[in-house]
Amino acid sequence: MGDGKPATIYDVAARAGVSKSLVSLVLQRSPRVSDQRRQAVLQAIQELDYRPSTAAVSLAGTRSRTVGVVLDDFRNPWFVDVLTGLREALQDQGHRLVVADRFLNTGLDASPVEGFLSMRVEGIVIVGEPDTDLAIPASMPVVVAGGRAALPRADTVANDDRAGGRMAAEHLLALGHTRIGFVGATSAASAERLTGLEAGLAAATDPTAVPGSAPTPSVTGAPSVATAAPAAAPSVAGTERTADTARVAGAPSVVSVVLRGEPTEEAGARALDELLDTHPDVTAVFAANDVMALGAMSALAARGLRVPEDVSVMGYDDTPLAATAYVGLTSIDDRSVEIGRGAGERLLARIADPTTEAHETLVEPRLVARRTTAAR
Amino acid sequence: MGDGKPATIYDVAARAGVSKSLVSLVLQRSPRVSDQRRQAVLQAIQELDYRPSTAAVSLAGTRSRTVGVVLDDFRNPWFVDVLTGLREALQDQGHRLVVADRFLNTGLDASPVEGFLSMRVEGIVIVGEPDTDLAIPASMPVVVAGGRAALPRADTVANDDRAGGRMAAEHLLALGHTRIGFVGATSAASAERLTGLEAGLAAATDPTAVPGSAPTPSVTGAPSVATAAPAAAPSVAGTERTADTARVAGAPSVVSVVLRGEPTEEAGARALDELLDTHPDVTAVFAANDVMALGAMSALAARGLRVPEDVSVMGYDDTPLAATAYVGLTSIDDRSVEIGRGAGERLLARIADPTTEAHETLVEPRLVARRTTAAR
DNA sequence: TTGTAAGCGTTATCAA
DNA sequence: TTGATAACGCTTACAA
Repeated sequence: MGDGKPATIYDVAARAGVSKSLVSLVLQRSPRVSDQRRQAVLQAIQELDYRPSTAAVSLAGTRSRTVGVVLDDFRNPWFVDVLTGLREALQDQGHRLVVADRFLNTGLDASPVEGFLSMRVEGIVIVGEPDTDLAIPASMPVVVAGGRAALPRADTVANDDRAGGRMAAEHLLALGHTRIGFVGATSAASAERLTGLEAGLAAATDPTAVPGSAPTPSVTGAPSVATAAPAAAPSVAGTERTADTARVAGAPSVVSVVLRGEPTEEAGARALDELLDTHPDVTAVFAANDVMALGAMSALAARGLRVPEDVSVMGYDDTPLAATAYVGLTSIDDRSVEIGRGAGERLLARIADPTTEAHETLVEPRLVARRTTAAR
Repeated sequence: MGDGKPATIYDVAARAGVSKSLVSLVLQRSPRVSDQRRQAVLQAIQELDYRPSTAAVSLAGTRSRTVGVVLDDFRNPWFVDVLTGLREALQDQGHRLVVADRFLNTGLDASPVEGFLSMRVEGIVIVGEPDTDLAIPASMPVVVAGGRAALPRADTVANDDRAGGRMAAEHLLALGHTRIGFVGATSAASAERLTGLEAGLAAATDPTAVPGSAPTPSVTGAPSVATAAPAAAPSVAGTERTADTARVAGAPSVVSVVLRGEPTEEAGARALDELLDTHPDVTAVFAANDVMALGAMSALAARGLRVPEDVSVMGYDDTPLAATAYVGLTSIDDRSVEIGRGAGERLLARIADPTTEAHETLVEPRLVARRTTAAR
């Protein structure tokens, strides 16, 4: 097919011997077009390799049929799955997805959101923790997928971190572990996961203490502080540790080391060292995420401790890293595809009726047992 | 800021007390505007939270100032770096980047390229191996970044896999290894890397055999078959092995196991087993990529062999996986940022002058030594 | 330096 | 069931 300037609707109309309006109707699959004309138009389209200009369509039309997806970082392993879910919910409804990370078009736009507003998207999905200064107009439908810090008038669909923490507790208890370490950082997710872990242990000790494993209905943004049995005297001075739950003799107990800062591999290693320095009898470690778990495993190896023979380790997020046979990390799958699908459906609802109240949805995670956890 | 319908250029013009053309001039940073008017316009823009509609801009304007980036898979770890390079080259020149993977808008468009054509992008970057049936009009500027299978009239910017293979050879030789195994799959990249490895060893044996380490100027798409000293009789029957270079007693030698299929972790493990079953005296393994290297490491661990004490292992691509402290894999960095930047610059040149001849650029890789390789 | 007016390629509203 | 014709929001000659 040769190719100078792209064909326009005029070219198609001329070739098919009809008016532009008729071509437009065919394009929109209107049933009020005679089969004869339709065929002629379709053929002309084919022959001219015609493609409607999205610019013209969204300028002239009433809707852009486009939604913008803001990723915090393309490096985030789970965004791919969220995207898959979003596609399932949105694409099939005829919406075009446009993806940008925080830096994609800086220089042209102040933020990805700026760019989306210029495109007149019909809605925006924020994947991950939203920047606080995103400046989205009140009238723009927004949903946060996978983040906890809810934006003012936005729906939220996120993993139930607390439930995940409980699952970790149940898994480790079932394997016979009673002295469990937690290794985390200062994020809401980390805090929730720890809370869940503690709740799970408490439930095992005193079945009446915690209702059950139903998803926690309310999720507050405030990081929850570890609450537990009589606190042991802080034994390590000058560290960044912020929480340390002591154990009651005999009962299952959790010792937590929560470092200030990002949940990196290096932080995981440091936290583990601190954990074992103060509590050498820990037999299982639950890390706030897979990357920290990896750090913990490095630190264990450095100490000559084997995983899982000497110490069991588990992470959170079920990243590709964890899934490799080489690492084989037991982890909690946060069901990112589900989160994406849920977010897409919520956005659709909000586009249809922007006045619907903000809604928070928690997606139940799932434990994936691999090689790094074993019976005690 | 309240917000009904987004403000238009008319609103701005009215509020500033000028004509729309004047506003347009200000938007385009024309110097032929009085400071007084400019201020008035700028202020009106501010107050109305005005944002030009990209649809209208690209409809009315002569150029869309947009380039489309086709990713083969969002999961590919190096695309992020390629994107960074592309940004550096394109964004700063005022081009908007639109990213899609192979499936992003299927259902609406037949392929991501379709979507880009509808948007009237000025150029397209294919990251990774291009689908053969992409159907891009001849007049559309295209460059392939990181892929080898050159499209008809497209520039290509890719890693110099052969040079990377040579670097691996030099690294392992320097560490005292002389019996080297290669673990690969059926891809052009894998073949080139093996060829480089062999060339590197040959150069060490007979310095006159290979010119040096300058980037190979010509890259053919055809997978090169291992060529070397007198071939040993294939010792393993019924396997998928396709190449097996024998060694000359005394001289450095390479034994290669190339499995048919994808270069997965599992393939890496299988290939390593086959390698050691037939050649137990290998002391170093070079894998076609990091994922296969990981598989090889798993298989080594299963055999009770330590890395790097018993066997050194290295990969290719320098993925985040390799960079974790836990894995610490020696790898070849393919300099994806450079590749992206180069691709962006080429695309710019081709947009400026579409008649320029197709050009192939090879980017010199870089070795990153970590824990998995050690002196013999 | 500023304004007027004619497109750009569609959709949408009316008539026919 | 079809066809004119007026938007849509902007750029771009061309005039003033």
